[in-house]
Amino acid sequence: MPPASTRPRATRAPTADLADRLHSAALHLLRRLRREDDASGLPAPQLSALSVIVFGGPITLGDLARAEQVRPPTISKVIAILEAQSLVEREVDAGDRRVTRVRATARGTKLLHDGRQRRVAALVASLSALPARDRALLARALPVLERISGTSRGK
Amino acid sequence: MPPASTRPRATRAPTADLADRLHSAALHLLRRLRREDDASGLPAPQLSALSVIVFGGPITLGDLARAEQVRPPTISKVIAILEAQSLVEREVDAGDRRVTRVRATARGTKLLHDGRQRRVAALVASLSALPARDRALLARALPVLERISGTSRGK
DNA sequence: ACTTGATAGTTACCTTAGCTAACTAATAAT
DNA sequence: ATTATTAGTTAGCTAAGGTAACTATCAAGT
Repeated sequence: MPPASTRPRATRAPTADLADRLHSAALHLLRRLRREDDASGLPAPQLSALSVIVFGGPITLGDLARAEQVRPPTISKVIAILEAQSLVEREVDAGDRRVTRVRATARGTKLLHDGRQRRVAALVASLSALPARDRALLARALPVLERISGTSRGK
Repeated sequence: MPPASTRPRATRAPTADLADRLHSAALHLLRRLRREDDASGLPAPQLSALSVIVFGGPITLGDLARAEQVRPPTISKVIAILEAQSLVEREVDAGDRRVTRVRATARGTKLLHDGRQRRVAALVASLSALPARDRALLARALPVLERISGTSRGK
């Protein structure tokens, strides 16, 4: 009894097949790497928000809510918790005092960076087990992957 | 002050660089595709559990908890909600009556499949915008990606 | 100078998601 | 039989999500 994902791929449009498998691979990859996050001591939503703050510089709460695909009250609470742990700090805009920006503290930056390193280290281990030729192939395909994933590196 | 992800890549080990960027690309890709899930009407944790059930066949609650990287009581509640919506159903093991297996109903399967199609459709749109040569490159690298992501297709 | 309206966040309140600890029920071991 | 182990659930907590309603600030109009 074959699982759904093993059904005739050849009968589908090649691009649909590529999309489906790429999606699946990304899901499985992150699911595996996520295990490393336990060591951070932070729940996933806090870690995710902190990540956007660290890499996205000072950011308004509204923009952060949009980035996290979450409603404003949700972000308010997450930020309150991060702030209470001195991982981020708020800063009221001088020109428009309605807007609040949030930035990572040194502690927050370090915590996130360490966690990211753990994830990356786990991935490095997997990559190291590959034949060099496969790594080279991945490296060549990476820029394409970055383009479709919207990994804005130049903005 | 450059963002962390823009720091000198060339000075790092190539594999570490590859891992970091691959991780980042996967994160951004899924973050984008996740927006399509709103249409399903189910929260992310329920959708994720349902996905494992649909593709992983009848599965015990314990195995499901492990797959979702969550504690047993959490799964109990998620399943209770899915069951109340007739998206999954339980089945007590005949030989060992302690174990409960859960399988997707037709409704659950359809709901998940439709949602997955929305995600894949969004990805197809991105892929279609690429030059054919880039798609071909991705397709060639895909098996490698599937290997490191642990996308078990043969088990 | 006041309304009026729009915008950024927060508060209140509810449900769901996650945890640990303690429990029930069934099986396995001695 | 008794004891220990295993699968799930229940109880009770905190965090994460939502909507609705609120405060505070700013932007226009008159």
